[in-house]
Order: sequence, then C-alpha cells, then structure tokens
Amino acid sequence: DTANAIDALSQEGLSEEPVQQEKEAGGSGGVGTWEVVVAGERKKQQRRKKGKTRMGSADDNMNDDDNEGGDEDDDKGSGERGSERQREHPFIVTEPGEVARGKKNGLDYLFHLYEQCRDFLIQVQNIAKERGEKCPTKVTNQVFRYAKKAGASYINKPKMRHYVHCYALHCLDEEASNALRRAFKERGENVGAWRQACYKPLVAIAARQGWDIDAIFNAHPRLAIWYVPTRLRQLCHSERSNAAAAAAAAASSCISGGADHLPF
Amino acid sequence: DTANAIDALSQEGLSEEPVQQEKEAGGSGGVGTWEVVVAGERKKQQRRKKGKTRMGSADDNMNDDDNEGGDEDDDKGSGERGSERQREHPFIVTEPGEVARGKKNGLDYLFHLYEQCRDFLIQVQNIAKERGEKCPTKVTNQVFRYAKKAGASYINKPKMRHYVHCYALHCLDEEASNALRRAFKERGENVGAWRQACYKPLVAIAARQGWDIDAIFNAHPRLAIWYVPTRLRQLCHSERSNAAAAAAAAASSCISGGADHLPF
DNA sequence: AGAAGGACCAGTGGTCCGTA
DNA sequence: AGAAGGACCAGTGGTCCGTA
Repeated sequence: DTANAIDALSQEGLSEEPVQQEKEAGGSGGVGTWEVVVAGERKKQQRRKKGKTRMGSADDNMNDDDNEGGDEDDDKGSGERGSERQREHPFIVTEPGEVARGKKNGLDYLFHLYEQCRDFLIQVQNIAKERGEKCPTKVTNQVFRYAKKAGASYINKPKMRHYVHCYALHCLDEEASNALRRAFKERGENVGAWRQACYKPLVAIAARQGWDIDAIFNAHPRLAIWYVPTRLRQLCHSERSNAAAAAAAAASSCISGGADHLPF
Repeated sequence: DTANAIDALSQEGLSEEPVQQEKEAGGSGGVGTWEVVVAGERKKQQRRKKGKTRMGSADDNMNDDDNEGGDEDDDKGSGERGSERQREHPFIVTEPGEVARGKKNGLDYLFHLYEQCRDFLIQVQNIAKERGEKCPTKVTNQVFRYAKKAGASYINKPKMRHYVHCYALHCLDEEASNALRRAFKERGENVGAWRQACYKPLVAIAARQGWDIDAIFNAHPRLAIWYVPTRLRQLCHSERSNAAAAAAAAASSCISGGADHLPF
C-alpha cells in the first residue's frame, strides 16, 4: 500500500527535516518509524508576527505568550531579520508513482501526508489512553499541534482539509483516482482543476450507496479519521435532491400516462 | 421501560409547561409525543441580567442581541420588576416509583430528563439529515439550545452533565441503582451524597469490562449519546492503576517466594 | 494567475461560582 | 448548609484572505 513511499518524497523543501525523515521511513512505512520524528525536535525558528523572531519558547511549551508590548500594528516593513517566509512547494498533478520535478510536490506525496497524520493520530490516541484522557477518533487540532511539535512543520490544517476529498477518492476507488490523475496530467490541468474534478466521482459513489457520505467515510478505516468536508456533504445533498426530484417527475409522468401533457 | 413515567412527574414548578407536557406524554412515552412540546412555545420571560426583563427577542431568534446600552454593572438592587428568579425544585433521593412530596423533584424525574434529551437529540438529528448537514451523535450545545427553544426550559447543560453518571448506573445496572437509591433514602442522605455514591458501582462495572468506560458507554444505546464525565473517567483510570500496581506487587511477592522479605 | 497556511471567528465542551 | 444554572473560558472546527 505504501510500498512506493519513496516515490512520494517531497522535493527538498525549505525545512530539511521532513525530507530526511521521509527517507528514513521510506522502506518500512510502519507506525513505529515516526518515533524518529518525535525524537527530532524542530530546529527552525517559528515566527509569529512577520519577521519578529521570538526566542525562549521551549518546544514543549504550547503557551501562546506573545502579548507583551501591546502594539500589534504597523509591522509593515519590519521584516529585515533575514529569515524569509518559507512554504512547502506547491503540488502538481502527477501520475501514480511519478516524482515531481523542480520545486514541486507530487500527489503521492500529498496522499502520504494523510498517512502521516494518521500515524500522529495513533500516537496521540496511545498517549491519551495511557493517561486515561479523552481519546480523539478524528484528526483534530490537537493532532495537528502534536505533528508540529514532532517536527512535521509541513503538515497544517488548512492544507489537509483542502484536499481531504481527493484523498477520499484515492481510498475509496484507487482505480478511478489514478485514471483521473493521468487524464488531468495529460491535459496539463493545474492542481485546482484536478481537485475540483475529484468531487464528481465521489458523489457518484455516494449515489450508489444511499447518499450517506458519513457512513461511507466511517466504513473505511483510513478515511474514518477525517471529517467529511462541508462542500462534499453539500454536493451529495443537492445531488440527492436532484435525483429524487427527477425520480418523482418520472413517476408522475408514468402515472399520468406520458410526457405529452402537464402532470398537474 | 418508561412505563411509570407518571411517577417521574416534577412537582409543579415555576414553569407550568413541563408538568402539563409530562402528563400528556405520560402514558405512551413515544418519541412523537414531544412534538407537542415543540409546538407549545415558551411563555415565560427569559431574563438575562437579574431583574432586567427584556422583550422583543422572538422565539426563533437565537441571536444574543443584549448589548445595547453598554452599562452592565451595579444592577444590584434593581430587581423591582416583579419577576423573581425561578428555578426547578431541587432533587431529593427517592425510591423507584416514588413521587417526591413538597417542592422537590424525585430521581425518576431526573432520569426522565435524560430520556427527553434523547428525544430532542433525535429530532435534531432528523432535521440535520433532512438538510444534509452534520449530524450530531451526542447531546451537544445545539441540542440543549433546541430543547430550550422547544419550551423545555427546565433542561440545561450543567444539570444534565452533573448527573450523567447517575443516569449511567441506572442504564447499566438498574438493580444496583435501585438498591442504592433505597439505601440512601433510608439513611436520609441528601442528593449530593447519593450522587457521589454512584461512582463506585460504575467503576466496579468498568473493572469487570477491561476498564474501557468509553466502550461501556458506547455499547449502550441510551448512554452512547452522553459524553463520559471527566470525573468518572479519572476514577476509572486511577483505580485501574491501583489494581495494576496491586497485581504487580502480588506477582512480585509470588516470584520472590512469599511476603517475609522485601522483593528487591 | 494559482496555491500554501497564519490567523481569525463563531460556536463547543466543560464547569465555576455568584445566586436563591 | 445544599443545590440549580447563567455565564464564562480555553481550546475546536472551519476556512478566509493577506502572503509569496
């Protein structure tokens, strides 16, 4: 399943750790390998306001003690501290197994991030169980915070939420997902277009299974830990309404004997 | 199950509706009867600050538009508007089937409130499903808000959370729950003492079932909709630790051959 | 232009503590 | 004193929009 994890490597990004750890975890892909990640704390400065690098906040300290002075305005143009804002490379549409070239990341890498989040969730769950605390069943803020603390600074909530339904298609119908990737790569579409196109086959799957997208997510062990995206839920709902209306119209036109006169 | 719902009646409290509706719902106890509750909107004034009765907020308007003037201080002694602050009558320890006398409510009534919350949850779930929205699996703030809007002003979150574990015992071992009620009534104990005493048999149940109090709640259909109380979770955890330590000590003393010398 | 993610916001779970 | 519940608070789910 995660056999070709090496192909999913991020092109070397801003922060060195992820790439290193990817390589270490490459062959096995087991859960235990992520303890390496946990051990290696982050080395980058985590800037809060732009340019205002703050020291002193220990790695285990999650407290948000940023309000000291009181002025949090007109910091425009104070970014002379040298450290430019850095981001992950943008995704491009790649075929299954294809490594992205240049300063880009491929879709195998994207999906691999979801597996990493799952590993982090499992760790958070184990800690919670040991301590007798509430145990999350989903990838929550707590899990994202844990991932960041563990050095996986390239994982963040907006990104993961943005592509959840793409990952869902990958989980639920890998054939269809792969075909879509190939088609969109061939057409030279960008990631946004591919992402949009992932909705339709998912709605079709939901249609076949009684429209209960929550049940579909929950029935799949790797998908069950992700919240159903609002947009996907909405699409399933409106499509179900359309289907129901169409069915009703057909039935009505059957009863009334044909399409040549208005049913009411 | 809810056959003796009439015995669970609240003594006529401040708000007339609950009692009336209890009586109507008395015989059947089905879900549908609560539509009566939904239909009958609340008539009482809902005061925000003390004595400051506000008019105008429509029943469907959940908006909290209370901040108009800006002075929200020194309202001490301004309660001359006639409407005294009103509350539900306090609970007393009653035997199963016993009606509380005087300005008191019995424990059958308390447990009945949990069933009502379940009915409200089911209604909220049905509405959510119809609309294709996220569907709560637990009694959430949204459900409490809905209950209030439906006229059940006597239901509130702090109260329901306070007694959840008492209801849990009632669900999981009604015999034990009934025996405890009889014993505490006979001894003349107050509700607080009875409530405290409900923890112990629950921890014993958890001990018999591998200490997983979440699994125990989730396995019971009427209990699964309630969050496991923090205190109960903590008690189960520390008791498990104690049991494990005791077991380890026993094993150690066995290995070392007896209790006459220190094992290390 | 297309995309990544810091940071905000409304509403949550949890329960304290001013009230009766 | 014992108890009911308004109201607060830290941290959540959700995603916008200033950024690169």
